[in-house]
Amino acid sequence: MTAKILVVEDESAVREMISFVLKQSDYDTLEAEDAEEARSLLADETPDLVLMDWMLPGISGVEFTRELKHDAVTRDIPVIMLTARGEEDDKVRGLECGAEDYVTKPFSPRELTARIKVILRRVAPHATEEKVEAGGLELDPTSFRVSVGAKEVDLGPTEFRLLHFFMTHRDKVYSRSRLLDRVWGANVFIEERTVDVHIRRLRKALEPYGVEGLVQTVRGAGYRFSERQAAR
Amino acid sequence: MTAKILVVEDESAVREMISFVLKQSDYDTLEAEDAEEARSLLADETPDLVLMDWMLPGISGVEFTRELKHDAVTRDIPVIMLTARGEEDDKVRGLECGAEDYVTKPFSPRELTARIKVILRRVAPHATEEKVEAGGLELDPTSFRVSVGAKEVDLGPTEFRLLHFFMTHRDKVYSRSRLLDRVWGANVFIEERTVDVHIRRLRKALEPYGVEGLVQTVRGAGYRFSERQAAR
DNA sequence: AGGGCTTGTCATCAAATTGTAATAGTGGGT
DNA sequence: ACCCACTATTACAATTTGATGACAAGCCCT
Repeated sequence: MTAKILVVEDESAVREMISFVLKQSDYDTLEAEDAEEARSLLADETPDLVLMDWMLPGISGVEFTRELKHDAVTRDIPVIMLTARGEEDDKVRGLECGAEDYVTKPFSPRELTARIKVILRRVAPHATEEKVEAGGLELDPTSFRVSVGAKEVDLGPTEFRLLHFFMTHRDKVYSRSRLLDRVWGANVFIEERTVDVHIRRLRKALEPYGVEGLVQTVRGAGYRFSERQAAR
Repeated sequence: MTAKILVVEDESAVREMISFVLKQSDYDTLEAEDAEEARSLLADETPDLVLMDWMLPGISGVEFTRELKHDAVTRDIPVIMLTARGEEDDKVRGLECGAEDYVTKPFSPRELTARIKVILRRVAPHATEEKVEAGGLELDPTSFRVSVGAKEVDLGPTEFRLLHFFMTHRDKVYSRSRLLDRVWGANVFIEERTVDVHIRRLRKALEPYGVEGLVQTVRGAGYRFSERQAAR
């Protein structure tokens, strides 16, 4: 279970865009197009954070935030305000109403997730994620453990993330550059060849457990995780 | 083969957002903040599609698109214009300058990728991620696998690309020079005879699987991929 | 500060791939 | 049957690409 984020934004295109970014960054999302819809969602669900558009039809984002901050049930949910550029003077008012941060539209995915991360780390202790199983391997993101049957596999952090990514994206070839993006994080300045080394480390770590051939090389293209043995 | 998309947009936040969405949707991206940067990228790379902001500093997106459409090298690269809302009247002008489509900002990831998919399928079917099937062969660009029934075929990178191209462009004869352009990439200086060799390698690789006669020679014209047996 | 890990980078080795040239083979027209 | 243009096939050397082991810098914990 990852952190759940409620997106309150009236423009559907923008809402979907935000939701998309959050989902790719492993957050669960809830969407509402106005305060009313948001209220009804909040009746059954408790998000870990709210992204609130400044301008909303009916009750404005500011007022709604104030409302949330008055209710004992929702008071502790952090709110990030989304403001359009030019409304920046209003940021003071935004924070006054109780929001923990604000982000100016348009924003880059990096910016958005960075803010969210900071706030979540401060407020919500990290949530759990689903176990994955493939090719005799079992990986538990919560406890950072990988096992083959009863035996536990010893992996470094990077190898763990790499394996996790592979196990959740099977049968598909990823180029080194894409792996760097997805496993190391976008905009990192790392040699592509470094990926080879971590692949090697991962393979080496798995070797003693008789689960070989899962991490496959596709010459000229990249690497692939698959239970099917590769031709060759 | 994943398609490569060039994003020309001056606002970095928007550019990153678009690029992020595209990458998550398994496209490769190139980014340029103005026409000049785009030009220099186009000097050594050939994207499969261009996303062009309407407003650009210096040369506008419209003018730049027109420029691309005048150059024989870039003429065939499809362009999608990004227009801000309210500039919609301009869409006619946008299409007039040679763009194949336009998308209004703000847009949802779904909308953007849908448009791209439609255009790519039309213009560059081999740049899509879709599985292809023909003549008993099955090729999956995603996992880089080719199989006949349950048996997997082992192909080198070039043979894979060649086969992929053929399977997505059936029943049509391509001259060696055209194949070089489409499969090896424009502006490569390679002997035409080299194509023969790769055709040979491809045929040889397929031979053991009883799927012969798919890659056909058309004397004096080039090669063709077809399920129908050649006359002879 | 020191020890144990982890991580990114390199240098080197092995293997696969690729372009070219040389040679053999084909088909079709005369 | 013969020739010519065009294609097939083979061999090969250069180049690319991936695997691997070693290493030093950075971290964290004590």
